Amino acid sequence: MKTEEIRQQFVQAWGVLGTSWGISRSMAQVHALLLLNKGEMSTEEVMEELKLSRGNVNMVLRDLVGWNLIYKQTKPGDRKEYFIAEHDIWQIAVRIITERKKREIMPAKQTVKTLIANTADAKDVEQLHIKTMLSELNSFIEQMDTLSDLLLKAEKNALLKNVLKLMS
Amino acid sequence: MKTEEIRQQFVQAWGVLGTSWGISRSMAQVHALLLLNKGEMSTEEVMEELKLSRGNVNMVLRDLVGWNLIYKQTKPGDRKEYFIAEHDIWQIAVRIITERKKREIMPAKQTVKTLIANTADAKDVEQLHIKTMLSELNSFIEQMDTLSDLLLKAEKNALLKNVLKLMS
DNA sequence: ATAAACTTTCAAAAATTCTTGGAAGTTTAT
DNA sequence: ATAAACTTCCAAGAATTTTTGAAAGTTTAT
Repeated sequence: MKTEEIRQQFVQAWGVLGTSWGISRSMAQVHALLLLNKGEMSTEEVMEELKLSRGNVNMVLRDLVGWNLIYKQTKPGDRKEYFIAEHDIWQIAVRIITERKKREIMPAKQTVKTLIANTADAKDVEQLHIKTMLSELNSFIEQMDTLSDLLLKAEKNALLKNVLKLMS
Repeated sequence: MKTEEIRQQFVQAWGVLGTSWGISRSMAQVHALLLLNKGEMSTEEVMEELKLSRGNVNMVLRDLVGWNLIYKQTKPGDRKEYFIAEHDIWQIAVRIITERKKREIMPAKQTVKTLIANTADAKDVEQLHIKTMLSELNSFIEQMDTLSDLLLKAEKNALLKNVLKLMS
């Protein structure tokens, strides 16, 4: 199979997957493209290869830099900005887990905390049930939070080996 | 604070959170409402309380039943269908992890597998790099897959206690 | 067989999210 | 100070996802 075909396939497929991960199609595509490229690319090159608008590519590259999934680079004697992907898969995982924690866990934590404060003085049966649910929800969220922290702290190779040993 | 207020607050807040979890606002709201209710509710009651259309509530309840997050119930001498939530937080977690695995991990696994097959005969440097990335991606996905299976198998209390002990 | 009580379907409307493309803003070189 | 080379912003348009509501479909009782 031709390199160009494979690259195209991967980028398209990754774009589709991205959408079921809550990542916009173009962000996933751009990330995939940079992942496949050992070297760096300019905005221009990304636009060209993926047929996306300048604004979109600019925004998406900015987001990816924000997620620490790609880095900005400059070349001496060239004032364009170039972008290169983080290629270490474990690092990529760390960045994604960090983002998901920020987007999914922290807000839930905050919400439940507030609601718990509001049920502090529960009296009737119904309120007590709500209080129970909230407190269980809270402890579950805490567990997920702890788990994601552990994943983040765990060493690349140690992680699964250990978890496996422990639980199997 | 009044029960009604708290309930309303929770339902609304959960709806908002849901959207950043890839769950539609109304699905999250309906689930929240049933979670707060110790007993069962009819479609009608849900519609009334959340001001959602019949079709929407019907569809969302069907999905929630599909996720095993709520159960259908019948009452003797009444032909309406009633719905009651699974209240065990660990069970809820199991169901959600199962769904996410289905939606996020399995398709990625499949995609990467196909792409790897297409790069089997890689020759030049570029293709070899692509091959490397794919194989790392693959092993990462496998790890996540294993991890989610472990989470699913782990006993409610054993889980985090053990992981914590191991990794801290 | 019919009507009443419910449930499901589905096409259209609404809401949300993503993308575009041109205008405005920056930075650098001269 | 100006022009060239880039980057960023943002309002409008496109695409996607969610929700509605009314009509069609089922089931049960009589």
